[in-house]
Amino acid sequence: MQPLTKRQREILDFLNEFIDQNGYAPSLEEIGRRFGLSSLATVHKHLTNLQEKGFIKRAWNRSRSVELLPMRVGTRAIDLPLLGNVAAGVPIEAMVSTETVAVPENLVGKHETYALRVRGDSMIDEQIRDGDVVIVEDRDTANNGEMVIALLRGTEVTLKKFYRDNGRVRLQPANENIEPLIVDSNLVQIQGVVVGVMRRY
Amino acid sequence: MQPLTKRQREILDFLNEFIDQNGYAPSLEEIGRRFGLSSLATVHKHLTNLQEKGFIKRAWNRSRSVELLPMRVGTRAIDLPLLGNVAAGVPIEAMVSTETVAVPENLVGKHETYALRVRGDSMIDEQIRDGDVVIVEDRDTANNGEMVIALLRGTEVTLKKFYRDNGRVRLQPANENIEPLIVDSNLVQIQGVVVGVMRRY
DNA sequence: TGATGTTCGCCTTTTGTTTGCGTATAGTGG
DNA sequence: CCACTATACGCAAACAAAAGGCGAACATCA
Repeated sequence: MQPLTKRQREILDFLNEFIDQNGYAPSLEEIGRRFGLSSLATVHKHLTNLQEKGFIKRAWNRSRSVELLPMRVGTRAIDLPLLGNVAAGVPIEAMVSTETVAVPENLVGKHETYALRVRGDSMIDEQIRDGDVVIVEDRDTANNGEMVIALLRGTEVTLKKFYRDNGRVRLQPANENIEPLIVDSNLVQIQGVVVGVMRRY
Repeated sequence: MQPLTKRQREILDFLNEFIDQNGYAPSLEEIGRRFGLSSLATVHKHLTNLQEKGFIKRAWNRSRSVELLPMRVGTRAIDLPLLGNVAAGVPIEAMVSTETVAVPENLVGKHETYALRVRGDSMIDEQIRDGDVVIVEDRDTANNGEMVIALLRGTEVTLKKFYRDNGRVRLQPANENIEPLIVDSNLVQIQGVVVGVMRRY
């Protein structure tokens, strides 16, 4: 990205502030007024320069059409479907809206992947709290210690840590107030393995 | 998503408020009345523009059929510089390599933003564990309860929750084994505010 | 039939674009 | 060092198109 002159930097900062504050871009006249410029041509040229340097985008001859381009170059993100909520002990609650979550590429596994929002604090000791989004890789097997989405007896869905104990399966909640669950292998079906967590403040 | 003009923004805001309040969309006449417009054609044109810019959806010739489209917040990801490690009590360890972390756009604030890797378990009670990556917005002020990167006496850098106690500042670690720190405001300098957390398994 | 949405022609205001002209500043080759 | 050039920065005026507005006629749905 090319460097800016002092004036260009000032104008870019103003655009940023204005759009952030009003929800729409300033007109040329408003920009000019802010900087004491009496000619729109001056403003126009500044915007053209900013555009050529890759800081803004404009639609031709459209009112208030300047858009700020993010100055950090992005890698790709992937939109994962937010399939529903999950809490220990209750079935996954299907979502009405087809919401999606943007997830950085490096968090997504090689298999099919989707996202779930965590409800409740059953995994609090694993530093997963209510409201967090977990990224789940769609697999039907898991290794010891991995965090899994497990289906019990065909009805009950839980988020727990997975351990194989000679022939049986132990599902360990990460909350000391909740008892671990030990069942026969054929009663538990792995739906997916948690590969990532995201939280937003 | 294309930018809006002032009028379009006003109307969109009104639609938002109306639908939120009544559960159904306003009629053209109601919109017009709200803005003192005597011609429905004007309102109609506005809605058409909003539709073309991708903010609303309409069923053809249906009463009160405007729907707000969720504005898709960034399917893009942004590469943030991973500036270093941070732990309670020790200075930020500068990274040699210019490593970056891909972060979904909607987790990035409007200000300058960067990422730090958390070392140690000082924030364990806030569900942030060793190895997690925190997304930090570069600000020099914080609100009560926000998690901040704070610089103490110009040397020591910590990750703690921030509280203002009449003239003094309390930095609260989220680990019951670590004591809170209460100091004069002028001894502590906010470096940034944590806006997100990411973990990878 | 009444409420509501759509379309048309026409107008004014707002806004962006372009051209022409001028100054200051920084770098370049002679 | 000087002329030469490129670029940033500025002004004014003319122009063009979009945005915003009107009223009336028309279409559609319930």
